[in-house]
Amino acid sequence: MKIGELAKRSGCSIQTIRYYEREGLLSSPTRSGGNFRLYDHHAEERLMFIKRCRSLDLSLSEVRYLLTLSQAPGSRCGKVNEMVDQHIQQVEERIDELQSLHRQLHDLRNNCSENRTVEDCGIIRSLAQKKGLN
Amino acid sequence: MKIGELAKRSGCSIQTIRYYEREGLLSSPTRSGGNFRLYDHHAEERLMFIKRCRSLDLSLSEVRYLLTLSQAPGSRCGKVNEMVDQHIQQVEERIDELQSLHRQLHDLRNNCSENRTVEDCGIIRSLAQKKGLN
DNA sequence: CGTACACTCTATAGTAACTATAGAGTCAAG
DNA sequence: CTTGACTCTATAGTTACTATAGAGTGTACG
Repeated sequence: MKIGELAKRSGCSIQTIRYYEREGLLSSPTRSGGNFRLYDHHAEERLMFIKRCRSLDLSLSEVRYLLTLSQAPGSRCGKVNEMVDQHIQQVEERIDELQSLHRQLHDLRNNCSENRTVEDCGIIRSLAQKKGLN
Repeated sequence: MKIGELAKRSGCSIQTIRYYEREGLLSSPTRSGGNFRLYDHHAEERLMFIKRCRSLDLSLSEVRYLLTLSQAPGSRCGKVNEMVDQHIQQVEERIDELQSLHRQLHDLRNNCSENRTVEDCGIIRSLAQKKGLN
């Protein structure tokens, strides 16, 4: 199949597929007489692997690593577990950060409930003050 | 004061300060005979305003907008409230996304607890499967 | 006076993971 | 033989910085 069909089937954009190829995540496919990329089922599976990893927010270099590992028969998967554990921790940290941010934004929002002039707006005032919130 | 001192006092890097100037968030300061930037207290306050906004994850264009508004005397602050409300909603959505991601990563991690070979690793298998988790 | 050193200047490139565009070529149907 | 849908490469843009090169400034010390 040509790149357009692969894009439709996978839900990735054509540019993204070409980008993954440039980045070495997908190998260069065979080409038609007119220099069009031709993909097989195997390429589609690999692309879907990448897509699932991306939907879990793994970085492309993490994905590259997983692809390499999964194609080295007999290698141990301890590193895979480590990577996932580390990733889980990062997500937890980010959630904590965002929750703190959420509280701060709420506090900020409580400083102005009406449509005042900016001179009187508690939000602008808080942002302008040396020791606003916290 | 020169840019180095402003950087130290504000906690922003020198490059960041120059970047904010290029982006029009800070106005061009006066220059010394040797072409060094010279800042006053006013510039420092403006920089701190930007910094506080950034710590709340407001984008630079949102900050630019707030700065413009806060310097237009008599203008109404309804837009400020709107912006903050919208921002709060975005943060809430991102938290939800991350929590769902967190559950998925935990499920994934449960597929492999040992140091197996990658052929047997449940994590790799899940990622390779058409309908792995969800 | 010279020089070493800390500081500053501009311009440019790199980061992550794409997205968008221009300008050209391919291919099938009418 | 031309129209239209598709594809190709190469390049620039996105966000908010960060890092670098190569040059100039300013001051303290010998």
